[in-house]
Amino acid sequence: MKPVLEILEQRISKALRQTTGLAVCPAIVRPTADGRFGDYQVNGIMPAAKQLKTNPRQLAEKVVAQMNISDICQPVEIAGPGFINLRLKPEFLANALLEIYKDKKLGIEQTANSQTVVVDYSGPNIAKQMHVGHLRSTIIGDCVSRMLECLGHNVIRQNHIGDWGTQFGMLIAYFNHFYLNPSIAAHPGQDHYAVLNDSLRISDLEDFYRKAKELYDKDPEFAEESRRVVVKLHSHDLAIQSHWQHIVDESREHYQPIYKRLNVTLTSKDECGESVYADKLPDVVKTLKDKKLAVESVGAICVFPEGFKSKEGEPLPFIVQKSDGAFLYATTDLAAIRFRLQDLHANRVIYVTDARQALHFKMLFAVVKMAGWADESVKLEHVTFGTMLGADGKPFKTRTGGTVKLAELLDEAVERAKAVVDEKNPDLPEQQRQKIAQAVGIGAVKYADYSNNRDSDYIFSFDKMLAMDGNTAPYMQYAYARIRSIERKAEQEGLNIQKELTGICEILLSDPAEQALARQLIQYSQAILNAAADCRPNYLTGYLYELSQAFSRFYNVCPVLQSEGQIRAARLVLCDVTARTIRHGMTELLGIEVPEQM
RNA sequence: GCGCCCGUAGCUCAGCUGGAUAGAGCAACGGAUUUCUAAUCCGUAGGUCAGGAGUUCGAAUCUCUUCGGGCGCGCCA
Repeated sequence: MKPVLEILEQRISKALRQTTGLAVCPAIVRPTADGRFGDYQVNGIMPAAKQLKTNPRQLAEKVVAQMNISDICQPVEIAGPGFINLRLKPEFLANALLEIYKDKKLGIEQTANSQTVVVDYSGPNIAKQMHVGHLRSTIIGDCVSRMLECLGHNVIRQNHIGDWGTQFGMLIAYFNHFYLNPSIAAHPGQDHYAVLNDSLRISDLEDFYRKAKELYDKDPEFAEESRRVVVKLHSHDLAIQSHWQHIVDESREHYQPIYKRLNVTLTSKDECGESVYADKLPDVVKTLKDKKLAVESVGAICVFPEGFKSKEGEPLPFIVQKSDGAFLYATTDLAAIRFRLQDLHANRVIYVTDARQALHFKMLFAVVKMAGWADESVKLEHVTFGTMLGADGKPFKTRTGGTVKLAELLDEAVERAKAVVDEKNPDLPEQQRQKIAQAVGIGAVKYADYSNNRDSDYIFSFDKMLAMDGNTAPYMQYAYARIRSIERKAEQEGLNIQKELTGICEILLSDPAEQALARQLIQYSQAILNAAADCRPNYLTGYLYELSQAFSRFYNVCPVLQSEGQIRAARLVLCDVTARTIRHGMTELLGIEVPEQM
């Protein structure tokens, strides 16, 4: 089902072109900011009139005479300097609502040109626990993936895990030095790797990591040993590699449950980390050299894309091989993007990482274009986001200044939600309260992130995100629970909603609150399109909030079960479509559960 | 020094290729409950959209500039 906005845009644009003879003059139809101006307004008359040096109101009249929207809108009104105000016909609104009611996909239109879209997100570091810094990439990327998929694109998720850096040299060297070697010395002949691997947990790893880093920084001998281990790992030394594999597996055991808690769709199948590209790096550099793009500079191999300057105003290098011969993240990113373009045949590649890496990606994309790996039609995008801040406006840290572990953050959110559920709904069984707390707590954290414009930094506050008022997960969940409650009550009273609505072919929307709710409901498809186009989940949360508000207003003035006949049928349809829309938006697109009761 | 992002109500934030009198929530004040979950709804008050200049029928939005905050800029990722 085509969004109304799109139909209006097309038809009015056509009339505008016919009237003016201009090849390009969009109607620019937008929802009105103010209800007094109707449901939609046409903004495109004035720019067109400007171009033709004619009076906008007169042009508007001609366009109105030319356009054919009488099946959708009431007689239009020309207002202000040259706006055309559009009001949907009640019959049209009712029919559109009915159509959505009958559509399993709630009127969401499948895209006509489906693309293969690679979305690179989350990318946790192996051997470290996930912390709050990983939250935004993980959930924003997940929402973007879900939205694009929902619109009919072929989404390939890529979890570019950090599993190949120098940190493994340190980690394994440290481990050998302090654990393995003493163990061998004390008990020769045992399978020490197996014993140690079994006892190695992520929390240990992290501790080792910190200590190893310290040692690495102050002990040149240990640093040298670490580098030797990295070389061994990279040359596929079996013992070292099995150790590495264990660390990777152990880390996965840590972050997969977090994905599950967060209701993030990433699975181990989506993992395609640094190590996967390790063997391709020499060829990447060679290819760039062969194309005369990569050249030596101060001992390193660099590409100099146009338009990038260093502090000194000189051309800024994109270093693909260090002077010691080692490859670095730029090389890996090149190998990865080449794979995505040439082997995965991506039409669009989206990187969801924080804004600090903007320059890196600009240069990366520039090099890709120089190398000719992507044709003009391919879109390479860096979807950036700001930092999570604490109440003091500084980067979010624990009281002692450490990084906040994601698992602990989620624990606290659930704990706080549980306290509220216990207070508000003590009669529900403990197990159910626990489940609700889970949905509310985790949902609140995710929703708070989604509802902010991703460009800006935002202040993390449990109190704000768990509030029942305002643009929060609990508000949305509450609206949903109320609808389900109506349906439960109906069933208790022996009313079979399914039966009541079977074969319904006409809806009567008489109350303004009903109409307002219906108007909101038929715009769902458009809201997803807008959010997906710019990779901005906050457009979607904004829509869902307006929807829930429209529902709450309706709920307050339009009793459902006390009403009768056609009115009750219409209200039941409104409830049904609202519930399904909220559930779809929250569950399918944002990955936030909506409890049946709360 | 150069580049990117940000600056909107007391606080936290929206504002969709430029559109009409800039919107929410919190906090403050006043109302609504014999009714399907009041975790709700309605109303009042609150603004030099950081400052200035420009583009134009029209600017929070585009351009330039100043100020303030954050981040980045050759072998880390």
